[in-house]
Amino acid sequence: MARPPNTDERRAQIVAGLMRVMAERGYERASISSIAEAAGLSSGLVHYHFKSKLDVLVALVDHLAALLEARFSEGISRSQPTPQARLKAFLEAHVALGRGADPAAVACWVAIGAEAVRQKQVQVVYARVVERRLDTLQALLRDVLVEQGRSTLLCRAHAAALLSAMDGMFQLSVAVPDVLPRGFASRAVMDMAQGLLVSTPSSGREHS
Amino acid sequence: MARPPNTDERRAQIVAGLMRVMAERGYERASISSIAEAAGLSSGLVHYHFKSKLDVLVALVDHLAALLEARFSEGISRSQPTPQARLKAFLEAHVALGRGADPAAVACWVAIGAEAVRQKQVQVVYARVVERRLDTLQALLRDVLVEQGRSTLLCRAHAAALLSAMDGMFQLSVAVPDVLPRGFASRAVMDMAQGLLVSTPSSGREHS
Amino acid sequence: MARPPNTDERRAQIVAGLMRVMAERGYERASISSIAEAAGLSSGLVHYHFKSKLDVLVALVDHLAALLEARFSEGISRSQPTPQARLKAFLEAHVALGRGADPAAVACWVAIGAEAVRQKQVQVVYARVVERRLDTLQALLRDVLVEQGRSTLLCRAHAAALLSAMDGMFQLSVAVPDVLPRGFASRAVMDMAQGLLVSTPSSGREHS
Amino acid sequence: MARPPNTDERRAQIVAGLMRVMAERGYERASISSIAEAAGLSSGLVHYHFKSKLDVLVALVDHLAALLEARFSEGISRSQPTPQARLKAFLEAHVALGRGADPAAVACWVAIGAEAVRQKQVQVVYARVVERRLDTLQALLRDVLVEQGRSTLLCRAHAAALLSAMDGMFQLSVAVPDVLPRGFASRAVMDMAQGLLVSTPSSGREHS
DNA sequence: CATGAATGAGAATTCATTCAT
DNA sequence: CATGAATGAATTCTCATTCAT
Repeated sequence: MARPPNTDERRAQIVAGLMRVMAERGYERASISSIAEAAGLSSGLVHYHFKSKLDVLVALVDHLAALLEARFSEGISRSQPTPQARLKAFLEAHVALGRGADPAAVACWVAIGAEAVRQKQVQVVYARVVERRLDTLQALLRDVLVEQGRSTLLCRAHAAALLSAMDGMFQLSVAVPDVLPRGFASRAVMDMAQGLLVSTPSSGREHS
Repeated sequence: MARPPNTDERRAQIVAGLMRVMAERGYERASISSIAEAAGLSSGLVHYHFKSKLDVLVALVDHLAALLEARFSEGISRSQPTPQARLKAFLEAHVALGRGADPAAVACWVAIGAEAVRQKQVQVVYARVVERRLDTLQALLRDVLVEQGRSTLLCRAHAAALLSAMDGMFQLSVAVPDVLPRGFASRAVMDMAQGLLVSTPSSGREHS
Repeated sequence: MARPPNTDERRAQIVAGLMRVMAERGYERASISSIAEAAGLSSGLVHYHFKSKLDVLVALVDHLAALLEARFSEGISRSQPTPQARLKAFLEAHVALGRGADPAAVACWVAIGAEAVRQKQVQVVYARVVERRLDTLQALLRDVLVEQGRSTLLCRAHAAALLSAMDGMFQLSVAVPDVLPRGFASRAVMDMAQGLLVSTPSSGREHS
Repeated sequence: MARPPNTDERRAQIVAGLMRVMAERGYERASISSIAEAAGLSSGLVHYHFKSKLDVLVALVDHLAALLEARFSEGISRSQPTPQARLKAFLEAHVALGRGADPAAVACWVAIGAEAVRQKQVQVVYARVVERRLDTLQALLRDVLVEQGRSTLLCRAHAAALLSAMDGMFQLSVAVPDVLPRGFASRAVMDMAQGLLVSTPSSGREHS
């Protein structure tokens, strides 16, 4: 007789509301009532489902992380199973966010990166996502390096560099889209990855 | 008889105050009174010397732009006059900001990038700086490409990619410093640049 | 289940608060917190129910306009149905505001007139009210003139003159009550109206 | 050797500055620095020559009073010396302010009237001016009434009514110029004056 | 669960006034 | 006399959060 709880749905609505508002105003200027309005809900409800505004942001980070995750794994799984192809698929999937994808999601992701600098709680979840992407990318790079008989010593550094590059592309494409050449990202990322790979010396074992 | 103007000093003080506060709180949370406090001034004085808080931010962007500019040109002029060396010097000078340099300046720069997404006025000055850096980097890349007999068609794209990478490194190093491997940036940037260069086909002229 | 809206009451309370404060301090010096205090509410609530302080003023103008309207129409309907009597009733009702009536309302009306000079939004609503009163007065004058076989060409000018006179009386009675003779207004207005009427030439039709 | 004091000149400049600014912003929004700017002086100088902002306003009232005075007396002296003609000249000179004259002066006068409602000090000087005009007008009316053998009992009331009318015309012409018929004031005032005069019974003495 | 009123603590900004030079 | 920097209080407005209904 009791209504089935719709908490999950409501939370998702609210998170979506924050995403929309935050994409165009940033976190600080995304007021609770504007979030509620964007979600089609009353403002009081936001605090019923979330302890605080920061909590909504954390939930949004989780949500976006899942989105990214889904996107990447999809990209990878669809590709041929050679290490090179998998790496390429991963990078493409990433960079594609800047192209097709949800521009709001990208704008939010950039805003979250900025927020992570100051908000401890955001930093924690953001760091977790970054770490995860780093791990994935590192593993892909390692596979390629191993196949090419190269040292894997630097592959975390390489992963960090590529990730930085891609996030930097997001940031600039959102902040100053008119200044950048159209569609430069995709090819450039691949070339930069190649540069990192070929600069890696062959592993000691290979010599034997 | 009249009191001598000291506006320039005061403005500089206030801008420095914003830089300090903004580095650890971001723009929105840098209240006028916190800026004034950091500058050792009364809050009313901030609005005596600046029309608005946004105006202080714009002044800060200008200030940081000059800092960056100085840094880069210094790096370039000190280096050997081969194109490769000049490019290297430029990239090193950039990345070095993440290392030695003023950490507050880097944190501010990242925050400004985030602010540029929403504040038109900030975007304008930020875009100007980005464009300038892009031009410089493009010119350096072009020299190298020309020397190597390669096409210069993509050199703006390459410049954009490298700039994105470096700004992304700033961003991540500020947001999640513990997740990244130490000192990965310097070498990775060089390798990525190399990757971009070698991927460039030789120019038509070379064939003649 | 939901909390019932009480916006209308609150808005009315706030408008009443502004009226009280404004009557003795004017608009500029009627601070939001003084309005809230006069209304027995918290200051934040004022901005919950009104977008801005100016909005409260506009609401007050509407409120006073309705008050005036009610007063005039009441005065007219109660009177005998001869044109002369109706005109007299209208003028009396107007001038009576300066006597009995709500002195706060008169003081506010004067302040609003002053505010209308600079605030576009106030001017718009104020002009609407003035126009309405002008129309009513003009119609009344016309009836009298027609009955007397006089030209109606100037009756808008006459209406404007009488309205000016009455508003001027309000203004002076509020600003310098001690300088004016007591109760001069009522009779003088009638005499002035008479002067305007008798100065009007007979209409062409009368000649036929 | 000492410079001749230029206090009077400076004070006049500052008062003129207030007049200009106040005409379009009102008193409250006429900041000291805007007044100084309009006067082409530094803001500090205002407080050197005036104790407070209110003091400047009082000086402005005096200034405008003198202007009005000059205008009226000029109008009267130029006219034929019949009482009727003198009265007409006075009224014309007054109403002309709304036409030719300095629109800023009229706007200021209206603003001063509004300010007189709340500021004791302004009220005092404003009342003085009103009283003076009232006296003059009363005397003119009396002359006409005496000549016509009418009672002079009501002539202060008549003066008050005509003054109210004229100030009301100023107020409305400044606040809602578009709503009023063009140039209605001049003739209407004369007609209203006539209405007041003819309504006055003949004096007892005449009967003898 | 849901609504939306209510609070109160800041936030940016303005400004009369003072004062060092 | 004159300048313009400096102060600090006051003002409008925003907003996360709480809570009565």
